[in-house]
Amino acid sequence: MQGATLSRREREKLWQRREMLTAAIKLFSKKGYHNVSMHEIAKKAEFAMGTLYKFFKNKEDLYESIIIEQADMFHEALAKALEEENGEIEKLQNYVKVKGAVFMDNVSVIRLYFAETRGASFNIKAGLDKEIRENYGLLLQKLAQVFEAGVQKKRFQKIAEPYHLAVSLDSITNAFLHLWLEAPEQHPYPDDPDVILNILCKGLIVEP
Amino acid sequence: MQGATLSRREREKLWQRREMLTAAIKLFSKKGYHNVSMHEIAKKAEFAMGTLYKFFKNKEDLYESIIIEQADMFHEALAKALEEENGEIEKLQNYVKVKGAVFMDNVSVIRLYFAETRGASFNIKAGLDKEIRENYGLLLQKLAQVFEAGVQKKRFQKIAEPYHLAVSLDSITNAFLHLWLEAPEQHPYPDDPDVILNILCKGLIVEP
DNA sequence: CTATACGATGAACAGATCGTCATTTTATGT
DNA sequence: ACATAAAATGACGATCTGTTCATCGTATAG
Repeated sequence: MQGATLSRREREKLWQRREMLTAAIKLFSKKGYHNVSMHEIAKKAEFAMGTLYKFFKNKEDLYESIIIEQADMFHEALAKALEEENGEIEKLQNYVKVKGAVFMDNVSVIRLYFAETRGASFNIKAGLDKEIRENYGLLLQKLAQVFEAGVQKKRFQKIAEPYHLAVSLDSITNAFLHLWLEAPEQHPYPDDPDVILNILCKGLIVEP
Repeated sequence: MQGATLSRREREKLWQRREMLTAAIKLFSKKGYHNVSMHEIAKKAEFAMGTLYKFFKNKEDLYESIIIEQADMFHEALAKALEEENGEIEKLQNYVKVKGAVFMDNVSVIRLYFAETRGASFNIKAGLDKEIRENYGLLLQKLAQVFEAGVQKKRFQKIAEPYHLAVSLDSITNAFLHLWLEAPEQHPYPDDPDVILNILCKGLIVEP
C-alpha cells in the first residue's frame, strides 16, 4: 500500500474509473454483456466514448475488470469468514451468514457472478475463467478443509467426501440466494444460518 | 398422436427441421447464443439461409424451440422418475439416478439448460423464462411433495421445509453434474445415488 | 416432352456496434 | 495574460449479422 501518495489527478482518475465501472455493472447485470453497447455505458457514466477507451482496452477488458474485481471481493470475504471463527460448526455458520450478507449488499453483480462461476457464461471467449475459477476452487478447498478437520476431530461423521460436502454447501447457499433473488418476499435468505446448515447437519432419515 | 398419417414430404420436412436443430444445438452449446450467427448455423446444417427462415421465424424463435423442447424433455423424464417408484427414498434415488443418466446423454444441451434455468441467461429478452420456469417450478413442487410425504409417514425427520429440501437436492445434483462437466475423469457423477443422497439423509453432526 | 407450381438458394440490404482519431476543451506553467 | 501540454470529446469508418426476396432448380401434371 502506498496510501496517500497519490496526486489529485491520480485520485480523480481512480474516481472516474469507479464511476465507469458502477455504471457498467448496473447495465450488464440488468441486460447482459451482449445487450449493452459501449455507447450506452458511456452515456450512463456521463463520459464520452473515447474516454472509456482511455481506461479500458475494449469492451471485454471492461467486463473482465468488473468480474474479476467483484469475484475477488466475494472470495476474500468468504475465505475470511472461515478464518475468523474457531470451531468447525461456527466456521460453517459464519460462512453461510457472511455469504448472505455480502451477496445481499451487492445484488446487482450476483447475476454476473453466477453467470461466470456456474459455467453458463458465453460472454468471454476464454481466459477469464482461469483466474476466477482458480480462486473459486481455492475457496472450495478451504471449505473442504473445515469438513475434513471436523471429521478428524470426531465432531463430524464422514457422510461424504469433504470436497463433495463443500460443493454441496456452496450450491445450497447459491440456491437460497437464487430463490431470494427471484422472490425476495416469498423466499428470504434465512437470518439463522442453521436453517440452511441443518440440511447437512441433521439426518433426514429416521433410523429405526 | 396421428402416427403414420404423414406424407413423404411432411416426414422430410420434420427430418430437415431436426437437422437444423441439432446443428444449432451444437453451435449454441459451444459458443453461446450471441456468438453464433445464422450464417454459421445454415452452413453447419448445410441449408441455405432462406431455408432456415422457412422453418423458424427468426433467430430467437430457433433458440426458443431448442430450449423449450429440451427442457420439457428433462422435466418430463424427472417427473416420471418420481412417479415410477413407490417408497420416498426410492423415489429420491431414482431422481438422482435418472437425472444423471438423462443429462449425460445430452451433454451438449446441459450448458444451455443451466443457462436458462439458473437465471444467468440474458439471451432472450423475456417470455422464454415463463414456460420453462413454470415447468421447473412444478418439478420442484413434485420433489417437495416426496419430502412432505416422507415426513408425514414418519420416515423422514423434518430437518427443513420440504420445498427447501427439494431445492437443495436439485442444486446438489446440479453441482455434481457441473463438476463432471468440467472434469469428467476427476469427478464422475456417482453410479450409486446414495453418494449424493447421504449428504441429505445422514446427519453430519455427531450427537453426544 | 413441355408447362407450371413449389421449394431452395444466397447475394444484397439495412441496422447496429466496436473502436479510432482529428478536433475541441481544459489545465498547467511562465 | 499567453503559450503549451494534457485530456476529453463524439462523429465517422469498418465490420458484422439478422433478414429478405428475386432468381434458379426441381418435381409434378398434362
